[in-house]
Amino acid sequence: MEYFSQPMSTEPKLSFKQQQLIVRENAIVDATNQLLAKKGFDLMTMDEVAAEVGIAKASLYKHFPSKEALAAAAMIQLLENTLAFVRGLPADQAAIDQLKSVLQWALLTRMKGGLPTLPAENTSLRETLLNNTRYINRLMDLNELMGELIEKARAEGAIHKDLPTDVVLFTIYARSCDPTLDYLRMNEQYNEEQVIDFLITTCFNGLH
Amino acid sequence: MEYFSQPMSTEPKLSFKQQQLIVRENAIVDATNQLLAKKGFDLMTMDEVAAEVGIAKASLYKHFPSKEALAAAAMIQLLENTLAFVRGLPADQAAIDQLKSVLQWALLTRMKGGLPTLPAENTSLRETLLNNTRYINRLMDLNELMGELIEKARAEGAIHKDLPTDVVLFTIYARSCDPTLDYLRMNEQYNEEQVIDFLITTCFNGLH
DNA sequence: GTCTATACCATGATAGAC
DNA sequence: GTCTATCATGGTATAGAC
Repeated sequence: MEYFSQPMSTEPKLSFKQQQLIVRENAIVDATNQLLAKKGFDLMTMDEVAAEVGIAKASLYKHFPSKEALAAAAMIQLLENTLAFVRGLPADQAAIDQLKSVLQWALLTRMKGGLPTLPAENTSLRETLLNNTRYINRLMDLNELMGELIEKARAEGAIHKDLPTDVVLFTIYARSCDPTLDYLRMNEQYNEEQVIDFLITTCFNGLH
Repeated sequence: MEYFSQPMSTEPKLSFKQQQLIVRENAIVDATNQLLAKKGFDLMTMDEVAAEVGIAKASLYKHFPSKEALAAAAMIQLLENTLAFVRGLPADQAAIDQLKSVLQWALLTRMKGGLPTLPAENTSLRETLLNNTRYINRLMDLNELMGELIEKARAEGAIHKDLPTDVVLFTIYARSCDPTLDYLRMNEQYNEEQVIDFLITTCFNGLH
């Protein structure tokens, strides 16, 4: 199954053991992503991850050498999912609508419990991520793609010319982990769609 | 000195010991506020607070029964400072400009290292705060004052009529702990004034 | 009320059997 | 590679002398 789903692989022949290992590691990363989104890096414990996956804590350390490395793997997976979404956007759409789609997708993902709020923390995780070339490469790819969209949207008159590209970029990123979403959800006065609409509207009106 | 600065007190006569105690507790709360802003509740340790104040850790527990209670005291002080600022706003100013002043003040305070980023965490601190009547009362006072300003600004045409008051309120609150500030500061491409201007502009344009 | 010293516990990480 | 059992660290909170 893994074989047929990856026909482009140069080494398609994976033993049953290897396949099992991949499945297990995916399960670990998924559980990590959920817990990371729910509690953040510091409050997430390795015991919880192990319990969620259903394995012993020591087994985690056979797959990932440290808590930071595990979280980094989860963050990389998240980045790759984001990249896949951005690359799959319809090219004939207006750039500003593509940007809105990205934010909408991020907010929906977060509501489903799959997007860790990563502020600019001074934690050990940050250092690990900055030293991870794979993470940095993915991040630079994403920044480049988003930067192109932003400049196209500005050329189309949808973004104010006085706002630098990086300011717009950071603003959109920050909106994806905006605590306003949690506040409004706690209120229970608006449904999920309305909450997302409020966030997208106030964000992009502010950039226009 | 404490005596003369509080002439309205019903029990003005404070012994030297009592004055000293107040000064000490203020120092503790100030140090807590700084560390809270710098590292957040979870990463802040009681050892650090004690070291910053210059007393033994055990002495902290003579003043505050727990880490949560200490943080709550700091949060209350912050709320009271905010209330004092809002109450001191020039009443003849347009409501929208008063709101902008509040956000500007909050962002300046945060840049000086005095405003803890308090997301809607699932931590023990949240429960403590919700059970603290003094905190809750101050928070309700602030919400009411800000709510009045928002409705006045809407009546004056500065805020979009389709945006509910609580959505506007949460959006402004969220902007005061926006990670965009940290990102742009790390860039070092813009000075502090420019960064604050970007945040205020994009925020209130989005609400218009 | 402040100090030194310590109890107690949660958690990240590891050893060693299977 | 997975498990049980354990270590080491660091952090909250407290005891007891002064």
